[in-house]
Amino acid sequence: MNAVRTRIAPSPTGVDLHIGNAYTALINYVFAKKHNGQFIVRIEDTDRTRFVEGSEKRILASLAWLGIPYDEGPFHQSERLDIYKKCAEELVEKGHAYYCYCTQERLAQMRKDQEARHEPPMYDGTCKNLKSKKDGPHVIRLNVPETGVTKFTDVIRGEISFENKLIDDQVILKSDGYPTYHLGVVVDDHLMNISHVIRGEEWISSTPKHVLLYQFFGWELPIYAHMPLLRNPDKSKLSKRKNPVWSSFYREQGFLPEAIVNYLATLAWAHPEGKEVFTIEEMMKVFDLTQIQTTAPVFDVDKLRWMNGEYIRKDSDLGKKIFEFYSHIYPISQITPILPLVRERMHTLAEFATLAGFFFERPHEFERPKSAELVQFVKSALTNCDWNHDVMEKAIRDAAEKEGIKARDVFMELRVAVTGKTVGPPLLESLEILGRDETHKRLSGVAYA
RNA sequence: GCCCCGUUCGUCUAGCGGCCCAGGACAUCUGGUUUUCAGCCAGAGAAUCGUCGGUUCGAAUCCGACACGGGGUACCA
Repeated sequence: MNAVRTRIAPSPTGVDLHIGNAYTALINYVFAKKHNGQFIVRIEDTDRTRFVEGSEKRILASLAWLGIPYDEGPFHQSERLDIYKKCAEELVEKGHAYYCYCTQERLAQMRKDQEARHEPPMYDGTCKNLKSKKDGPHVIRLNVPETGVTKFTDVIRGEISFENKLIDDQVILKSDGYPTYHLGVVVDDHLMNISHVIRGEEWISSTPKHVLLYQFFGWELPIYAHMPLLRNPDKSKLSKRKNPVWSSFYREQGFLPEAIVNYLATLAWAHPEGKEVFTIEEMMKVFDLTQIQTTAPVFDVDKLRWMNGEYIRKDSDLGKKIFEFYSHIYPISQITPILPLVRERMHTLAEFATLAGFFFERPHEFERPKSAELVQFVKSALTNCDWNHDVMEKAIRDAAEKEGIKARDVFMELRVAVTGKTVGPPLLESLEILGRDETHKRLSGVAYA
């Protein structure tokens, strides 16, 4: 196999790296690295109307956060306009493209009429046979042959073919001088020596246009692999209206990048040994592009949460991550002793606050009404005992037995009085960390200072 | 409408002609451990392999039709 070079080509039109793009980035990266190749990032910023300031910066930051580094880039299509123009013009000279002066209003009307007549919306060819160039705004359209078939082989789907007569004379260079995706992607993939185009399924329909472009230029076709699209639980294409789609959202929710990457890896692909939890390096060893499933998977946040819990439980640097996640509001020295009590209860970093918040702040409200008698009872049971959880437990159990009270009820009373909640980390171990003074203050109902 | 892609438990998947009256994971439920919740352990339910027809001694696996789902159909990517 020739040198493997893959790429992702995000457009800076959203708030951040779309999770679907993270998915294709992962596959492109892993595939390239498995074959000792390069992974490239190219920013396709050719749509000036949808351009979002700061989007690129966040996309790159998310890639870095996910642990998907690139070897070259980021390249920008907006800086390569002269190249596309030259290429488009070359096609015009060869007769494989033509100038079109139709206004957008006319085209819109044309499509409307076609729709009314139940015809497929396609360019009607008005400018196709214009003899001479005119002044004024124009675009360049691809001159698609009227007969024949254009086909290509997709590594994960096999041969796919389209009838030329159904392929539209796509605009390849816009009137503002920017290329459309179709021209840009073909020119750049060729110039950047991309060997494998691994992208989302939504591109299958436009691939014949790309294939035609390669043929017209006389360039060698890359190998195509169209990944299944990630879907919402209702099976539609993963979208921000129905699901959180930005990488930053998952970061803010306290998901670990390793868990996200691991989870994404299990979509449409399965570890040959049936493993569910594995690192990106392990994946590289056994990854096989041709084993990608063709069915579009549903993005299941529940399974992601489980995966995240797996990573949290074995994370040797969890305290630091919590410290950073909460922007240093909890001192690392106080986080560390709490860790063993909360680690296996957390699915996301964000759950640290709900589980351990009481260590840092006295409860303002209580999940169930307190019993003054029981609080008094447990308070005195703990008054003179060593501040060690085993000793405390024995003291409480002994006292409860003596009074004929159920220890269980006493523990719950104590828990609510000190933490405000009915569920949480192991009680007495927590109190040991909280300290005798603070515990007694809370049992005495000392107001928040 | 037209074109293209797809269809195995609720979800992610294993399976690539006999090992499958379909295996694993998440989720769900039950029991155990237990001061709560998790975690861990044990177990359960959950897929007539979209439907119908064909090929074959034999089909989830190959072929066809249909149904359903998705994507595309822009001077958006």
